[in-house]
This record gives sequence, structure tokens and C-alpha cells, in this order.
Amino acid sequence: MGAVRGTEVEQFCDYLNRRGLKLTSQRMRIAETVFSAHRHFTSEELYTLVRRREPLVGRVTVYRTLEHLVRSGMVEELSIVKGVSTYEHTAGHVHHDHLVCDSCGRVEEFHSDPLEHAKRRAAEERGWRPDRHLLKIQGLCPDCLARAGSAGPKA
Amino acid sequence: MGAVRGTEVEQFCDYLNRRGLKLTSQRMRIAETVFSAHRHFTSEELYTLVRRREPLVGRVTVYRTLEHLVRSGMVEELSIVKGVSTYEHTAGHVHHDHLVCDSCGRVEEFHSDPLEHAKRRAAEERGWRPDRHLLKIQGLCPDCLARAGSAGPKA
DNA sequence: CTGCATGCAAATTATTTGCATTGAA
DNA sequence: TTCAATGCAAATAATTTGCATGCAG
Repeated sequence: MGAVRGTEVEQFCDYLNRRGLKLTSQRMRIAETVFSAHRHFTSEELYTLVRRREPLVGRVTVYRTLEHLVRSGMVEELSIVKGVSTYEHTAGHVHHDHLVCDSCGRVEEFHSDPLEHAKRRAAEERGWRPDRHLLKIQGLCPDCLARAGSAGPKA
Repeated sequence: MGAVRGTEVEQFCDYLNRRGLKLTSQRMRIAETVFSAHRHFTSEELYTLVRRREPLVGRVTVYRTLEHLVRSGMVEELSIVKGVSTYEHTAGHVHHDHLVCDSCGRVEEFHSDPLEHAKRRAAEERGWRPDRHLLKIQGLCPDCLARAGSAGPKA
């Protein structure tokens, strides 16, 4: 089945074991691909990436494995593009949020401690136990802002 | 075309005029329905609501009008349910975020000034000009938390 | 062995598009 | 009048499901 590289894939194996799910070569290959991705991806993109290495993996298996990965808490679903599910792995790095440019579509990731703190407090003050969250801030990126500034205010 | 009730529908009419778009009875009826909704809704739900009053409105027109409403800034799109676009009108009330329960699916709206402030700062510190944002916090609602507590920790 | 996992193909769901007709300006 | 808006039906796009076969445990 090839070397299981990195702790993240192993963690996912643990998750599968704990749930009594099977360690198949497809699941391993998909997990490897997910954890070696450095950016967010859609199901279809992941499917393409996985197939480069293992053309025998079916699209359906990618969808199903993605569900397990999300349930395991190691991958989360974003809502960056309308109508398509976008994912990214969270294992091994702190939570981050997204800035999306209305003009050029650029996506920038960021992390802010005060913001994390405010989110947690807001939920807890209302009696909730926050688990994960999704923050997308839309607006203009520095470049488009500069361009808009030099060309006069937009609209 | 019936009385245009409320300022919000009028604002939308202004928007249409400014863009050289036409004020049709369908658009009015859809806008009225949107602005009298007190909760978020999906395209399909809106379509159903609109048809109660005006069975002659087509689904496609609802989708297209919703686009205009979003462009006008009076309605925003949420990502509460996977795979379906959810909307709510923002005109006339302060921005709010959403708490979504992983267990029962309940959605609670909330507003937090410190959080709004932290969001704005985080974007501006990075050179962006934030326009709107979307925050969804997932976790357990007070009820499910109590239930989980009395039944022992989940998982 | 035994049953869960896979993957094809078909089904579903949400949304978009082509185009003839209608109606606002 | 004149062209954009409408709405049907068909087309797409993303994702899910049914089911026979394969493989991990």
C-alpha cells in the first residue's frame, strides 16, 4: 500500500480504526493527497489530483472519503465558491479565516488571535459550545483597492 | 401593481431605476416577499412564498431577481446549508452572524460588537477594505449541550 | 469467510440557459 | 415602438444512490 507518510495520514488511520472502518488503498491515497495539498481544493480538483497517482480511484470514493475526513475533524469545508464545496485540511496548523476579493477573486488566508477570542466568547456567552467556525470576509484586496483609488472611487 | 409597502421595496426600486432596470410586477412581488420574511430562506422557499400570492411568477425569475437583490446590497447570501443557497435581507437591521448546532441543526442569530470590531481590524490590518462578511460558528446549542452533559460526554 | 467499500451508471437536486412571447418605458 | 424581462423547457453541474463485485479484517 506504500509508505504512510506523515503523522496526519496515520491520524486518519486511527480515526478509521476507532470507527471500525476499513483502511483501503483508495482511502490512503486520498488522505495522502489531501494532506499534501497546500491550498484549499474542490471535490473535483481532489479527484483529479488523486487520479494522477492512482487512476483507478472513482469519483464517488473521493466524495465518500471526504465525508470521513470532515467527520474526523482533520478537514473542513469552506464556502468560498458558490455552488461547489471547497475543502482544506486543518490538521497540523492553526485555524485560519479567509479574505475574498470582490473584484479579482483572490483569496488570502489569515489568522487573528483577538478575532478567535471574540468568536469563542460570543458563542459561549450565549450558552453554546463552539466547535468550529467559518469566517469569510469579502471586500477589496490591497491591489484592487489601490487600483480603485487611482482610478477614482468605484460605482 | 399594488401599494409599495415599506421603505425597503422602494429602495430596491431606486436601485433598479439607477441601473436602468425595469420595475416589473414580479420583481415587486418578490422584493415584498423577501423584505417581509423574518428569517433566512432558500431560493426554493422564496419561490413557494411568492407563488402563494402570485402563482404566475416563475422560478427562474425568482433566481434572477435574487441576484439583483444581492447586487443591490440589500440581501446577502449565507452558507448555512451545504449545496443550497440561503439568503436573508440585511436592509434595515444590523449585521448578524449565525450559530449552527451540529446536533439538532438549530440556527441562532447573534450580534457582537467586539466581534464586528475584531473582524474589521483583522481585514484592515492586512490592507483590505472589508465590505461584508459571513461568519458561521458550528457547535452545540445550549439544549443539546445539556442533553449531552446529562447523558455523558458524546463520542 | 463476511460484510463493508468500491465504482459504474443512473438518479437527484440546484441552478442556468435558449428562445419565443410579453410588457415596461 | 423597442428592447429588456419573463417563463417554459431543456441543459448543466454537483453530488448522491442502487447494486453487483472486490477486498480488508
